[in-house]
Amino acid sequence: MGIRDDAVEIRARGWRTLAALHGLIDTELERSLAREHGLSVVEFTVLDALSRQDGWHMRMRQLARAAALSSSATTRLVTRLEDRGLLTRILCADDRRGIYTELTAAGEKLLEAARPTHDRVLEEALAEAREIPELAPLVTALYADAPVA
Amino acid sequence: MGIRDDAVEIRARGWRTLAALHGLIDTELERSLAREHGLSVVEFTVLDALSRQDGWHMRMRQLARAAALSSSATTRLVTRLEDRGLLTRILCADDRRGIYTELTAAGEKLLEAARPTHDRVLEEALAEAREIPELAPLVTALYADAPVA
DNA sequence: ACGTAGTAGTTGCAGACGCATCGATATAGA
DNA sequence: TCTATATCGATGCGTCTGCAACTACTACGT
Repeated sequence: MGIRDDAVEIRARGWRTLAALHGLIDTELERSLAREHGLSVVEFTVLDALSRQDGWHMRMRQLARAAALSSSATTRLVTRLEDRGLLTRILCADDRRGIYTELTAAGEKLLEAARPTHDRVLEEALAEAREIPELAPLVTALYADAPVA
Repeated sequence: MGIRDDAVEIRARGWRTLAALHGLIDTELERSLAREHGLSVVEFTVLDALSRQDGWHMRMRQLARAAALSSSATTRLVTRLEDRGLLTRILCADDRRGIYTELTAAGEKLLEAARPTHDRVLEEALAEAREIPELAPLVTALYADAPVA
């Protein structure tokens, strides 16, 4: 025991806090987005990531990174969203292995409809987390990390 | 747009950062724990939560909260670990609906064997995250939240 | 005592995930 | 040029998950 073990314990505690906060937010978002818009959190995340590229497209692998998903899961996720007409696959000419994905008008529309739900639930979840002593400091840190407007 | 929208955007950005960091750590832990000890992250989390109760037991619902899992997933998770002889179910007398779970000797042994892997990978993942500009501040905040020794 | 909620845990079911593998394309070296 | 290696995305397979429905039990109001 000593300084070395303290560091290990601090990391473990931090990770537990992070996981707990993530789980809380993720669960509530999952329920609300599913109920109100038929979207899962990863699906929303992908649509949101695409929209933030603003007119540009993303490759499957970038999408996988953005959503912290395996490439196989990404394939199927994109297929699901494509089947629903929310995005399109575009073969790219310069690298014929690559596949770009792009939001459709319907995709943008659904995303904009879901965003208020997302933002509201996120706010509620963070407020709820702030009431839990173990999570409160991390919530505060989350706000503080943003550039001061 | 204005102050109100800024708050929304700050929250969204914070959540994306949190999710990204969680995904990074979770993925690496998952791979290492599975490969070296045949444990998933939630399984490790449950064993760890039980051990930190130190001789005491936890009810299914507490376990579900600790692991951010649904009660059905918890049932099956406990069944898996019980089948492997890592913990035991104990019917409790005062509330006959309740079921306590308790680590077995084998469970404690596996947990102690897995802990070094867990701690090492966690340290590596955090170090890796620190190299990513978007994640670095949150990593720092994670350490700062701990009580100063 | 009794019926009504409310809570704890389990199970059927359908959906989503990761790993390993594979075909197709790109890149580098002899 | 031709082969070796690496990368990109898709697919088979087994596993895990949440929701909804169910049983068993407790607690409350009359």
